[in-house]
Amino acid sequence: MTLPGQSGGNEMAKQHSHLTATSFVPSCAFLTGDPGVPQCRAWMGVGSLEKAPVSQAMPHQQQPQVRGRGPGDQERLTTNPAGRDSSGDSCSWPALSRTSPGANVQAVPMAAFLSAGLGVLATSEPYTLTSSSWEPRLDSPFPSDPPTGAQVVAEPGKQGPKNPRVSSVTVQLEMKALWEEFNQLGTEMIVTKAGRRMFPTFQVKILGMDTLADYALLMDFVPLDDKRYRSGGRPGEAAGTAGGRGQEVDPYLHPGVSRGPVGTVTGEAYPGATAGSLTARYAFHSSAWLVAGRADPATPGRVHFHPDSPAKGAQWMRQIVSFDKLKLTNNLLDDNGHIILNSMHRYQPRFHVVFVDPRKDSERYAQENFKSFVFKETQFTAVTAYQNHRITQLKIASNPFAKGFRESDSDSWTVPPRALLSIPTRSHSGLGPCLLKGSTEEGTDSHKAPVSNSRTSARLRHQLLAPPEALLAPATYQPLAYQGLYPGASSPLRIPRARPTPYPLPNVQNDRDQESLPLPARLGLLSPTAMCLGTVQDPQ
Amino acid sequence: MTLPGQSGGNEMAKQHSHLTATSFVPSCAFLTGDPGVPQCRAWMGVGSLEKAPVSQAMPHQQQPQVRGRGPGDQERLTTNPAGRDSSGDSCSWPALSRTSPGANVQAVPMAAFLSAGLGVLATSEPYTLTSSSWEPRLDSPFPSDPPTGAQVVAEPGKQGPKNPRVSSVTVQLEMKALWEEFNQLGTEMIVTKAGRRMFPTFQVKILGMDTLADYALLMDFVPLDDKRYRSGGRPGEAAGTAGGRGQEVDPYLHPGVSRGPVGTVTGEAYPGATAGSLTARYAFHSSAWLVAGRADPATPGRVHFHPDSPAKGAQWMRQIVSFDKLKLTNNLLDDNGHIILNSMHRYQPRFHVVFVDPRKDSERYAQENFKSFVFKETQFTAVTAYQNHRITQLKIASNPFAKGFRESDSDSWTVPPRALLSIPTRSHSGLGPCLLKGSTEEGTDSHKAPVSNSRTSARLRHQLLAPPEALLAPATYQPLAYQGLYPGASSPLRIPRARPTPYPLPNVQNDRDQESLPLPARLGLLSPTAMCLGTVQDPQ
DNA sequence: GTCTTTTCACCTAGGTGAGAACTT
DNA sequence: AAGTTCTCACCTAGGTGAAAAGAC
Repeated sequence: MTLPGQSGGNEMAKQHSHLTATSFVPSCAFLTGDPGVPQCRAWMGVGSLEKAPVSQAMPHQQQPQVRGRGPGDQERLTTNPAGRDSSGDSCSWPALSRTSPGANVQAVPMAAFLSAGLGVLATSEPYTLTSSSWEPRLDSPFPSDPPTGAQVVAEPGKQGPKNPRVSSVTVQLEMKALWEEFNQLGTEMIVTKAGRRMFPTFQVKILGMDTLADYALLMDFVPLDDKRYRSGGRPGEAAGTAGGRGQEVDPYLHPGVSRGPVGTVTGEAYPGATAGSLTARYAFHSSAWLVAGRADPATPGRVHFHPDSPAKGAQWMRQIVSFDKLKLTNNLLDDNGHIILNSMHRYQPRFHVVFVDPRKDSERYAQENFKSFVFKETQFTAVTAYQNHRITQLKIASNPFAKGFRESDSDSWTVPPRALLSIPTRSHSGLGPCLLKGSTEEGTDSHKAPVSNSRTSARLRHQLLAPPEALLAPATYQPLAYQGLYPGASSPLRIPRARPTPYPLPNVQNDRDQESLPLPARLGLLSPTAMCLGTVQDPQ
Repeated sequence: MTLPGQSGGNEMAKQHSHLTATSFVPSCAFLTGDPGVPQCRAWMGVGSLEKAPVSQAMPHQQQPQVRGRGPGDQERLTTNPAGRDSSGDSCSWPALSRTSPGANVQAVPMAAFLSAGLGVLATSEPYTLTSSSWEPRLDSPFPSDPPTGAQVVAEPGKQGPKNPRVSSVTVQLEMKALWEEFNQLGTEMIVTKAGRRMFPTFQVKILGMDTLADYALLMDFVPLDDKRYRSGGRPGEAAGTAGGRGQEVDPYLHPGVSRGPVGTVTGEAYPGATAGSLTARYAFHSSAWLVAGRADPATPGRVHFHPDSPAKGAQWMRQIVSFDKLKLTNNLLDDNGHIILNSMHRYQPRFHVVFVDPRKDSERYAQENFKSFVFKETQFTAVTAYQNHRITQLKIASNPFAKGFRESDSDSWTVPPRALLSIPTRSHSGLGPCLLKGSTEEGTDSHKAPVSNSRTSARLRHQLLAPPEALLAPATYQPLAYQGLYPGASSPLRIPRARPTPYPLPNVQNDRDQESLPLPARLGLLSPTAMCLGTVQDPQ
């Protein structure tokens, strides 16, 4: 967040814009980890997130100054975001600070449900792999669990009695096929100081909610183990001596490495990496993650509330819920409310549905008012730079924002959804239109070579550096039939779109959920954005 | 909204994205115009907004099909926006459909406060100019009222008894100086089928709210008169015969006109338009708006709720409230919840603060639970194309998104905030960083000619068409000292930023408003985006 | 003729991985 | 040497007015 930037003030503005785009943590709740022992504590937001007294070791101090930008820094106060940033909703409560970067909301009572509920969940093993826990140097970095079993490793049932309003809730992971594809390679998620979005984005479809009840949706991340990893050192090969090793794949293609064959911009620059015969699994096996020791001190535990929380069940169920505002950071002093993770550590995202109990003594029912869901296929390793370049390529292939790094001139890419890397039709975090655009924009020439296009991308042509092998490798992945998984995917416009906010489908029939409109009613108002009213009253 | 688009599907995606980015009207309320006669009526949203039975003539039918895209159109259902669109919050109630393009929320009871309250307001004359009503062919199109008097022509006091929660509320128009500058020229706002944002954006600073109470903020637009206008026909000059008329100014510079002096890309191409000696008032006077007859049938009356409604008073007061999601359209069949206006008609925006009464029978108190504010300087004429090219130039000069049309190479522009057209330091709708960026990015060479830079912009160079005179004219405007009005404006980073959502300033002291956190508390949760919780529980 | 619609270049805003520079 | 930080080109997404085309 505090990048000095080449152009000082400008960078500051940018960075604060960014700040705004994401959420800030106005308050913090911690817990003893002991169910039923809600330890509410009010404390501050800006710049002091890290000092939350957690039951475990906290490696940082209060009111830490991050490169001169501590709390009270006037720049922060004045460079508040505006404009589009406004639209960048964040993860705080709407009523508190929807787009709250530097939320000054504090003194928020700890959530009983969290101290008890999540605490319980945390000590249980919902995120433990059903098949086998991930172990470094396994044949497969992350055993691809059978699609069925991996579906929803939701609350093991030992979460105690549940309120029917949450017990009946079921959740479906969106982009499951893509997640699995990543998981097979060993998903990596970039963490940066400023915060980086996840890709794939965690998106779910929700069923079984009480349409009239209020729910809050949130996510958190728990370590998968107590280990720290390191990039399994390219066996028998040092950076700079790339190429020619045949069997070897270059799993951790570092910047410097790609420099060797400058000018070799067409395929096969890296014989060993073309990997036409190497499966992703094998490729990864040749060089893997190594245990570097015990885990670093735990990062400040944080949860990310979906920005639309709380909302009615009807709203949540109306469309896919996307956590595309969630960002990961490795900055222990982060004051933007991002999820703080240790690089080179493995994590399991968790999803929680919380019923907003209207009762006064709702804390007492905290335990029974939430339900948690864990999808094993969403596990990942936090990294500051990609270690497995197959992950890199899959990201490039499936993330619309990385389009600039794709090899094909976009025409071969955008046509058949399953061309090349088995591009998911809806890979992005709610970026529905992206791939759609591609497929329609230049989709008519679908006869282009669907695989191993040796043409270099604009970027590659410009730099004459990037190894094309990476772009050829994808063919070896087991291309999941996304179209099959998502019927109608070939017709982009038919793809149900994800939404970060629980907005309704534009086209639903009239009386589908007239139930879900209490707020406006209570307001003595209506819910609409705009409503009709006796038009016009000439200015007398 | 229904542009056929050159690349079919792609355009569809785009347009739906856009759809998403803005709000949709899930429900509609209408009123008899009779205070105290709440006529609640539930009706549907998508594609049927227009059929709201308004007390006045409605020129359209129910369930109209807009170019094949009527309700039930499957494309709409499937092309729901996602990804970034998600961030595009709209103006519906959070609990209902925050980003609700095709909100299928319906059957929303009419707001009593609106039927009574706004109805009353509508028939009163808060928006009647204190000085003098705008009349076509006046010496000044829009008499520039004294800054003091124009400040807040808020509720005349005859709105009846008010709840102290709203009676104590005061509102301050942001960017007042810019609004006044536009108002002096006769503000014009573009309306398009797809919906166009307002510029300047309506932004207010709110004071006097009960920090713990819930408020909804909304806007609506009322006609300033019952007339339809037409572009006062360039006296003695027809399009195509531009230039050389000395005294004449080209108030409605049409596309064709600017073509004459092709190749003349430096200043003084249009002698009469350089207007070094012409004041804005004079310039406009030479050619003005003419009454074309009585107003067209009233458009469906709509109101735009601030997307963050409802929220606590503390939240609203924390930062500037920006209505940058509000869009104006001339499409009577609009189903995106945009404000529908008649082109070539004049309007007065109104701002309403509504206390969300928790009482069950809140409808009974509707009248006393709202307060309205009217700022005369925000009046405007709805147009499909700018008629007064001074307005065009002022928009270009002050709207960051129109930067591409500026003459200077951005260096002279971005340095002193008051250079050239007296650029407001915070002109944009929450686009704070924009100008900030400019001023910091290339702000070091502040010695550049601050006025009448004859260099053509990138665009001008490319097209060799745009008449530079327009860009020189600005010097004749009374440049308002924005820096003076906004202390510290010269230091971009110090400018209080506007926010579309009531998020808090990043840097406020700890216990400033611990009051404003009822929702989470009620939730049995906390309000934060992220909070601390006992980190880590190794997978058993 | 006047107004409206559509397309387009040019912006803002911000999400990507690459690659170099930096840190330890 | 390995991991982290930072800058950058290249994207997506969408807000501008200009200009041409269309409508009445």
